[in-house]
Amino acid sequence: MVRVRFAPSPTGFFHIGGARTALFNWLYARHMSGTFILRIEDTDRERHMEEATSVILSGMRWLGMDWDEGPEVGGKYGPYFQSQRDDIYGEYLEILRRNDKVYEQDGAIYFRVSREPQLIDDLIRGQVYRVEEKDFVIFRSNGTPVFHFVNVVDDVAMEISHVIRGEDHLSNSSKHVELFKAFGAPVPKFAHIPLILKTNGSGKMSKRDVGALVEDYRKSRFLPEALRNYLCLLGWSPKDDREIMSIEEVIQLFDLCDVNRNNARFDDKKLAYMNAAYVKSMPLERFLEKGKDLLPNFGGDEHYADQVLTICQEKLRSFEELNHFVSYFFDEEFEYEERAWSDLKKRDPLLRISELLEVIENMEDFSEQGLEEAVVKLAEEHAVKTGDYIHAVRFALSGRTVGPSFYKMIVVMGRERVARRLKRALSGK
RNA sequence: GUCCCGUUCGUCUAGUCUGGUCCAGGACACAGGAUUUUCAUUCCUGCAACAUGGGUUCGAAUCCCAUACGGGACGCCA
Repeated sequence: MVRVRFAPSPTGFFHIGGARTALFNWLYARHMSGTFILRIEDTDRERHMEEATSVILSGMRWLGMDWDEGPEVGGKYGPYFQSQRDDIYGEYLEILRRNDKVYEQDGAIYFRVSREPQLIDDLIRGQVYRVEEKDFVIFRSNGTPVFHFVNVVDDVAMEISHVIRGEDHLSNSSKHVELFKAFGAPVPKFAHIPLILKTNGSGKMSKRDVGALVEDYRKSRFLPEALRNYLCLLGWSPKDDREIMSIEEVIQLFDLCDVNRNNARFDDKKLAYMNAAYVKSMPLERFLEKGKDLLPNFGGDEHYADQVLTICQEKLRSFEELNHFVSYFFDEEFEYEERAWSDLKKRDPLLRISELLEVIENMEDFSEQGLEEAVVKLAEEHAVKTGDYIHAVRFALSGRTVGPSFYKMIVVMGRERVARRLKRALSGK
């Protein structure tokens, strides 16, 4: 029976590297129909913060990772906060005392290491041997247990079968194997996954790096499934050319032996590309729902907002830019981009606007197709390009040169609003 | 410094275990082009890598060794 755990320390942040570690644990548990446990390693009480845990819990949920045992869901191996497991740590310390594996020095309790090579049986790296040279502290002089001790005790007590964690822990594993043996407990399989390196510069990604926190992506309106998909592919691949994958597909294919051994550099451009792919392909209904959540002033006209969003989905790369992308649909006081105007004004824009305005006001077939035909006809009559009408009129209607399909935009805005804006442009600019 | 892990296009990776099908495939990025409504989208094309040196072999990206480089760990942090 596979039992894996993600064991973060509540620091107030949810690091992208931690999220990937959690994800690989979760994927492996789901792939093997095992149990995924969330355990909060809050032994360092000086740094512990109340809300710090909820940052992790909500980040996990946002990314779509559920846990079978842990905070808020419970489980028969609890409690799942290390700060509440003192009795258990005391019992395990007694085991070591009885077997004469520990001694006291300067008020701290040290564990005696064997100085024999320890086998770290790693599903990703193979069989790694390492000698632990020095005895190490397992209880501080203030009486609190340290990471190495509680981590192993809980893995034993919670019957963890596979320890999946970052490669930065590989050197710690010789300490941990010594402890497992000292408790007379079976040593779990290990899987040390590669680290995520900074986008620029050297070293692993740290909390201070731009884009290092899951919260950052959430605030920037990334789609969680896009970030999750990208993270899956950092150190793992389905071995064919698939990249955009449903989580069900990934669960089905994921295995620890297919995880890479070398570290990966985080590439925000590829993440942005994936996010755009998810935005464009998400079901319209969900797109509309999410879009309206992010539009502060669509004025209560839900039908109009739906239509605006519908024609914008194919052009949008991220929800972060949504408001800027569509604001002029709802706001009559939109700004004109001066730079765009200077390019336009050489091509008689006011003349084009007035010509198309006249047609729009009088046309019978006010539809995409009708408009397109009208513009083509006008362009032929005046021996200019259709683009001359489109550029000038789009600018008059939106103040921009970028936007959704021109004809769709006019239909959605409606004849009345379009005429009003065009007249205003003719009298103003 | 000591110990551990790693090294395929700028980046993420496939191929390495089971050597020949790889003058190395895909994606992002970048550059050009086509469609379109300028931008964007979409499509096409291009650019670009087996760290180096030895060895084993008829044959090595794939196996072995060394070197170099990168990463990590060496806390009464986790």
